[in-house]
Amino acid sequence: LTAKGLEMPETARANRRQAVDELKRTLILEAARRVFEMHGLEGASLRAIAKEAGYTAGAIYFHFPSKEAIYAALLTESLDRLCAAVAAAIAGVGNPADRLRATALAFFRFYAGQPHHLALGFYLFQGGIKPRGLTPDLNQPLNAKLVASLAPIATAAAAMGAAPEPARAILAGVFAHAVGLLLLQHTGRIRLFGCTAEPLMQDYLDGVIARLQG
Amino acid sequence: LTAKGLEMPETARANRRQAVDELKRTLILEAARRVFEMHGLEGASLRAIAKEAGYTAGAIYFHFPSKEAIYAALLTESLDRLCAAVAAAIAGVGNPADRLRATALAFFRFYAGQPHHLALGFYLFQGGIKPRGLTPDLNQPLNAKLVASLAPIATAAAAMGAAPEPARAILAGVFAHAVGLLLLQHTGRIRLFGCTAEPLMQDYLDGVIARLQG
Amino acid sequence: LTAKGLEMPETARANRRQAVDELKRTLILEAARRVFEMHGLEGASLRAIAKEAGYTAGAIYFHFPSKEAIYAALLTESLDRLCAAVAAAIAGVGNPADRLRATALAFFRFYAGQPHHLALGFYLFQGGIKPRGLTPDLNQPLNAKLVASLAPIATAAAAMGAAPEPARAILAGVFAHAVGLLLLQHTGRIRLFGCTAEPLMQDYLDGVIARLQG
Amino acid sequence: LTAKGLEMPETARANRRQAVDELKRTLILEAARRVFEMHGLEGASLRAIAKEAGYTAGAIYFHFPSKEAIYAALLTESLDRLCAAVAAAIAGVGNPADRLRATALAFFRFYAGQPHHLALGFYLFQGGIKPRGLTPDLNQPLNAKLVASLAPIATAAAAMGAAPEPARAILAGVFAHAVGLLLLQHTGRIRLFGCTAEPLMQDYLDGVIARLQG
DNA sequence: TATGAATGAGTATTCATTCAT
DNA sequence: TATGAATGAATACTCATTCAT
Repeated sequence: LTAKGLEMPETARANRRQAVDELKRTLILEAARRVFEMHGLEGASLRAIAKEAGYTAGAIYFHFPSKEAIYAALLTESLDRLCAAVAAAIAGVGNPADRLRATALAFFRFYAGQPHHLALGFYLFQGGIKPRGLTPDLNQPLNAKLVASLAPIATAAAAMGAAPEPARAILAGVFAHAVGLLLLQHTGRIRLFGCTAEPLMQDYLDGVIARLQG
Repeated sequence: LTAKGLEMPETARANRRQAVDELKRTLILEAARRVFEMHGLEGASLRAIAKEAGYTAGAIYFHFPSKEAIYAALLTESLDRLCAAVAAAIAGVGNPADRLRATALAFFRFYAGQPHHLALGFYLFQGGIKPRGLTPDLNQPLNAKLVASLAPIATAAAAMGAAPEPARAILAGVFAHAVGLLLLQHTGRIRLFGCTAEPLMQDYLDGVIARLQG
Repeated sequence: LTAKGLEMPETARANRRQAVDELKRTLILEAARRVFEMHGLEGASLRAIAKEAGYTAGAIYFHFPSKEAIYAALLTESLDRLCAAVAAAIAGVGNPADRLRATALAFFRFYAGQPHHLALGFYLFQGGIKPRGLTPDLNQPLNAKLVASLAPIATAAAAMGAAPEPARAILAGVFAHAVGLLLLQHTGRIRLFGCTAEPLMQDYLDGVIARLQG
Repeated sequence: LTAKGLEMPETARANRRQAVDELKRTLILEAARRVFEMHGLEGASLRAIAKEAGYTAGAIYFHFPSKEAIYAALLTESLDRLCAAVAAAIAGVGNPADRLRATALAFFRFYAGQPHHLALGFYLFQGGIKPRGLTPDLNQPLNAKLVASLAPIATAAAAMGAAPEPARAILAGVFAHAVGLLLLQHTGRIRLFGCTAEPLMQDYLDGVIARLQG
């Protein structure tokens, strides 16, 4: 076992170790997501997650410092997927109005079609993550991701002639409207009004775009 | 202590007892509300509520049959206050457009100014997802109250010429927008967009009303 | 309100009060018996008994000093009924062998046909009544009643020529056999042996009587 | 620490772990038995058992899935010992009459000398009444063990010429008589009759055997 | 790394009993 | 006598977390 013939062995080993680590973390997160989907927020105990991942509860602590950290990681990943979904939706869309609509709809549909991501988001919003888990250190990048996912809306609005402040107001309004409709749909209460969510979202976007254009 | 005063002593005693009972129930509910605000959904255990109210855990059961019954009472009262707030806001407002706006703003402000009612409302919404104790028997009247509080919006829209279905869509849109903005405000995330919630709500209502009138 | 015309008013009032008292005690005991039968030993909480009797839990304590005292009273009454049943069965039966059989069968059938009396008896036997409830003061008369109910067996055996000690042994044997069979029947385990209880009891008595006569 | 000793280290460790686990289970069961004896059925709470075993209540759940599982294990073991005791008693006993007597006496003495097993057995019998956790899945093998322990009686009776049905009746009778006497002895009430239990059992068996032979 | 035992605090609810009214 | 509120201890069971191995 000479140094010869072994190109950067320590680094290689470290890399491999890191890769394995990453993989295991991912497996645990996927298990968590499954438990989350199947049994909801309350049923997602550390033990349940560990079991689903094929681990003992104690073993989880080698990969995550706490239960809340798992939620945080889940949420981070969720928002990354959201960003990716939006990016994919507006790739190649040149017209600003179309970009605005595409962004908003991608956001809406991402959550409408994947209720567990929505639940995760609301969990964050309602302060479900305890102080120890949701430090400002974590909170800020999460917020940044959220804003980034919808940023094309402001950009598009600006491209359509809106000043910076109104552009941000448009962004906030779209976000609020989408969130409100998603909540209504997710809880089944939209039935109370005899509507479905997506057409209402489309209507709202029609109005926003019309005003920008008119 | 005239003979007159002694005329119905039993009834008087019963009344007093009933009043005391009512008071104690109220004290417990207020304690529950405080715990709810301070420690959130999960932290609002029966023990915590009892302690906050100055009671033993077991003593609560003389006033409420279960923990969920406390939540239910809290929610019911909250929605009753919401209805009252809306009713007060539109009393004497004759013009349909004004009634629409007044209703929506009363709803918005009720929750914007009283975050604990908002938290309670979201609990209902999440309870809707996983009805853990929130039985349909209870859920339905709560939904009815919620819808009733906003009904004047649909009525006003109809008075302004909207057909029944669009009128309900307007109702749903207003509700969704308000809820979305409230969530943004409640979680402090509206700052991310450099906006404040109420002007955005006003803007939205302007648009709704303009479209109805135009 | 002179003393005249009111013959022994204090005594009369006391009598009436005592009678009312006795009646209420009886009503409570009957309620207890019903609860006992319906919900079994474990389900027979003081509250349940009180409710069944139309009382509040606290009110019971004016009539019985403790929950165990109710069980004790129930058991006392149960044994009184047992004695009465046996007495009725052997009334007018002159032949000693017939008296022996009649006594044993009356005992057996009393419990076979009224499982709750059996459960009550076993509860006593297994020490279900706590020290505070089953004092020697109480235990002794209960034992005495039990022995008394079966005493005609020993008497009959003596009349058939058995010495005192063997007569008591016969008594004990009959009691043990009956109890064993009743337990088997009550728990449904007699099915395991493909038998029914009463014929086995008859067989046993046949043997006992044959030996006494032979 | 020879190489040989290291040959199967994992297996060795697993074995040791399993042995330790078994031991701990046994310690808990013994604690349970002690609590059971001292405080009776109702007093044998999980907490009490855990405390007696030197554990926290929650720790028990690493060794038994529920309280009832502890009872079940206790009962199973008790009946296994009973079977073993009977088997030992009749080993090498060839004569049918002797085998019958040996079986019955072994059964009788097993319980007469170990009152806690008796209490356990009665729990089974009462559990049979109200199957609170004693599921049929469990109940059946327990019944089977019980029957198996006494089966040599029926076999012996058959060998002595009894038809199948009478043989089972003899089995049932012996069981009932033994149980009745054990109950009398266990509760001290046999003194009321001025007898001791075992001679009465012997007498009964004398009669049974005599009748089979006569 | 991973296990599995252990802890200690926690869950909602029930209970017999007491006591002011 | 009776009520109804109150207590304090009890119930089985779950949880996130720690730690020796």
